[in-house]
Amino acid sequence: MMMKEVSEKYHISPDTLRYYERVGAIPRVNRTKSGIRDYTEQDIGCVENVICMRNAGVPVEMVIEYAKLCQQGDETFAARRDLLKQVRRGILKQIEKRQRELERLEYKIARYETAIETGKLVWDSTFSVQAETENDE
Amino acid sequence: MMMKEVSEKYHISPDTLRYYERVGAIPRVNRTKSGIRDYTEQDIGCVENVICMRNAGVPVEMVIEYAKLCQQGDETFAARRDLLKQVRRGILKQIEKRQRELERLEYKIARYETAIETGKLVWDSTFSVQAETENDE
DNA sequence: ATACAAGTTGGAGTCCACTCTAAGTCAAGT
DNA sequence: ACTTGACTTAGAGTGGACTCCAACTTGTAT
Repeated sequence: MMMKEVSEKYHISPDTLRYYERVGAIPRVNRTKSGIRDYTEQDIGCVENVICMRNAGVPVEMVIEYAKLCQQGDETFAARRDLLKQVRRGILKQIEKRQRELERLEYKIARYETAIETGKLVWDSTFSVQAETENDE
Repeated sequence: MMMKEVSEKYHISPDTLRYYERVGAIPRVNRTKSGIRDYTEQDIGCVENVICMRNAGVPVEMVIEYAKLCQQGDETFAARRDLLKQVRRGILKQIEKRQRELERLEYKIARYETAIETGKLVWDSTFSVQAETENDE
């Protein structure tokens, strides 16, 4: 599968594909004799992996770590699992943050809804936000 | 409330606080006669709002738009509600993405778990990813 | 044969969201 | 009087993640 097909299949620019390869988020892709990338099934799998992780807000750095472990063979199963568990924790945290904001939004939208009807916005001191201790987006 | 207190309360640097003000994500904060920022309740409310939205991955640009509407008074209730609805849609999308990745991770972690036991990793062509059409993180 | 599309490279540029620097002001404490 | 610490400004710098550029090669279609 050539650059363009992959690029179109996943709605991601050829530049980004090359970028991922350059930084090591996907392993070096095999080439035709003339040097053009020809993605194998596994290559595609790696691309999918990067895209998924990036879509979920996982930093490229982490994807690279994972890719490195994958290239080191069967001794790294545990390390890979641990890394993925770490990724999972991060994503859970992100979801929680977004869920909290969703509640807040729901509340605010409702307030505007009534404000539009009544013409007056009730002030809210109630919806105070507890700041976060850890920060890892 | 002074810069430092606010900064400490929300675990955010004074620089960031000034930055938010500079770009208009929060309105101009009143100052003491010597020009030092003294945050009122409302100011704090705005700060909280920015922090919440940013925590949820809302781009600063959008926070600025919202802040602008807020400063334009009671005629913008509907516009504000609409903007918040748009924010909500974005956040829902982000949560969905993360949820999908979570499933994928769960599956992969399980695979590694068995791989660690058996010493062999079963190859998965099953967990193919459908690419996304729209892209708005 | 030649045009065209799609690819290659290395390196520079862009955008976002901060983050830091330099040079200065101010109020309180010793 | 002087130091300290918290603040002020304008503006430059950083890090992450792409994204674009120039110059070139390749394979296919007319």
